Amino acid sequence: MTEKQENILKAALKLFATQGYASTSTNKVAKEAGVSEGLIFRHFESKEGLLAAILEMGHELMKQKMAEILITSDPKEMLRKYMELPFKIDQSEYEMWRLMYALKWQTNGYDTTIMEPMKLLLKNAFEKLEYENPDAEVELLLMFLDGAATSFLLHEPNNKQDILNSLKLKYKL
Amino acid sequence: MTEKQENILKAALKLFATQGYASTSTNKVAKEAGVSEGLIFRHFESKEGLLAAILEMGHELMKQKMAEILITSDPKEMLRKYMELPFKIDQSEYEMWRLMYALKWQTNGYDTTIMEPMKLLLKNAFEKLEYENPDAEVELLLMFLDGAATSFLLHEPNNKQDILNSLKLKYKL
Amino acid sequence: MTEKQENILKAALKLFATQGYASTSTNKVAKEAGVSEGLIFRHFESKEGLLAAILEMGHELMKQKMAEILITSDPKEMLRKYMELPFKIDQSEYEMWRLMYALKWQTNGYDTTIMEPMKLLLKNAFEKLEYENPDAEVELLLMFLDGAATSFLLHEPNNKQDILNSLKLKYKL
Amino acid sequence: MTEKQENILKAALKLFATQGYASTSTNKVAKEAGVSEGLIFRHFESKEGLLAAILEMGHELMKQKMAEILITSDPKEMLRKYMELPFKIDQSEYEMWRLMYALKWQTNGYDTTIMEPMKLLLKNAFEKLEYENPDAEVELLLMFLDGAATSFLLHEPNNKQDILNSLKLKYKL
DNA sequence: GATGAATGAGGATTCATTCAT
DNA sequence: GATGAATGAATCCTCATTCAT
Repeated sequence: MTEKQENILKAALKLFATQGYASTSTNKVAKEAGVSEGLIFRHFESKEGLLAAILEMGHELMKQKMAEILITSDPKEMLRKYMELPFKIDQSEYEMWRLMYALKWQTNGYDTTIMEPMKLLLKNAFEKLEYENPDAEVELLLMFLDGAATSFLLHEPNNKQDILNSLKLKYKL
Repeated sequence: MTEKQENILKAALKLFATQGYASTSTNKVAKEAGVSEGLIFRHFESKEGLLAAILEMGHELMKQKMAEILITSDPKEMLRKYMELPFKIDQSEYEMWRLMYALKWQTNGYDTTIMEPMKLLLKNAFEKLEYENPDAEVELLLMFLDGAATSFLLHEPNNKQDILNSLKLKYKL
Repeated sequence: MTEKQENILKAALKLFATQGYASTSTNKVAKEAGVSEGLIFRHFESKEGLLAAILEMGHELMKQKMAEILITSDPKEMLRKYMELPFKIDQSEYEMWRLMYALKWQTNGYDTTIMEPMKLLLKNAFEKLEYENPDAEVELLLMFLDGAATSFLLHEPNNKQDILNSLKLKYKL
Repeated sequence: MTEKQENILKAALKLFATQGYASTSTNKVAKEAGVSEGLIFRHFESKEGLLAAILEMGHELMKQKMAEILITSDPKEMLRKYMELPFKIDQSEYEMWRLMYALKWQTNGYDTTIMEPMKLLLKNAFEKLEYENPDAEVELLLMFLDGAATSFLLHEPNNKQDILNSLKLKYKL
């Protein structure tokens, strides 16, 4: 991966995340990256190819986050770690998450299979904790966290810690 | 409002909701509406004007939903009603909600002020129920409902009822 | 001629004169005239028809100016009167002259035949005054006056009177 | 400057000069130049930018004409040279002059500052020749030359030489 | 690897004009 | 006489993509 290639990816991530994929022209990306427009196509074949390359990185990021949770065996500890995820999105990952969440609303934007293994682990945790309806609990938790991520990516409230505490209370953590 | 004007609004709502605002050309809208492209601009001035007209309807819808909750005085009853909102999105409103949620991710997409009165009411309800941190509780609930709406608008799970029950349990409703 | 018809003519004259015929849409004319766009076509058939109606008025104006000179028999007096024409363009005629001069540059913009009788009279005057080459003198004088009109219509200098005097001197008037 | 770029400039000059700027579509220019329409915008940014590029060349032409007069010190010689300008407009410059004169009638069409140095020189010449009102004489001469240029650009009379002689006589040249 | 010229299809928008009322 | 809805062609301009260098 050459330097210019990285510049293109960074520029595209930034612009796709802030202005949207459809509204970002390859021309804009090239200018932001300080690169000729043709080079984008040499490296990534098409605008879609460029997006795919970025999403590839995004999926790596997701897998890495999950891996950190996977190693936990204690169910309470696992839930706790999982809940904390959206509350500590790092500045450096911000654009990537924003892009991935925005793309959910695009047709073909979101690959649901990537979350399946995580769902299984969570279900297992809820079962160990003897929740009545583990499947529903998994869905509910995912919704909470999607809502939290959405909120933080869009307006960044000032009482994150309080919110996290309120959430943990509901799960007696 | 002539019939063709309504056709344009319907067609635009459908296409904006499913394909995205930026990816939907006015040409597509005109064809879907069975109308000349020029007519869109005569009635709505610009593509943005067309979107604004649709969102105006969306805000009406939101206000109406809130009004239904506003009349409730019992705090538990209010929370219950509020929570149920995303669980009973009607087929006829589906596209409108999808559009509004998708637009949140667009710059200038979302007007936060519209939720402020609702927040005040919820805070009051949590205070009456003697929750420790009402502000955080409001944010948390809003987040959850955003997550729920997102989930239902994007994949429509089959165990909605179980999820709602699990949620109510957490608030002892 | 109804009032609305006059409004249309006035509005069109103003806009054609200031913004150019091609750059003025019938929509703009209708708005300026406070009239529906369709009415323009009912009365004048087409945008070109509207222009023709205005130019008709312009030709009347020209003929009237010429008639004032025609009645003069003394050649010096005639030249003097003729020279003074562009120096005393009235505010009320300003737009009309501007339009007619601007249209010269448009293809088919200018009807040269309208000046022919005037040319004959001027030639006759120069002959009586025993100028060596009356034909050339006519052309020269017309150029002077076209140049003067152009100048006054475009920037209105402050020393008009001096300029007129200098001009008269050259013809010993 | 590539060959296609020059083709665009030539085509645009021709069409703008003959049909007018507003009435010439970029589509027509592209076809006349044998070029894709998009290329116009890649090279000149906008239709206005294309016009500006052409006018830039026009201003060069004007400056060059003036420079030829500037080197003359004898006042009579200078006036003579200046007067002859419109009488010897070269075929190759014809379109450019036509365009520049036509644009005077457009808003923002004409930059008057470009003539200021020339005016100063002419005033100086008239002063040396002890004309009574040099300022007025300058204006008068400019007007005449504008009128002459207009005439030659629009109908090209056949007795140019006679006209020039008549003019010189009036200035005792 | 990298550029910049070049393209053709499609973008939103404006235009003169028609027609039912 | 007068309106305003409606149209389809044309407007300027942008787009993703290709290609010679």
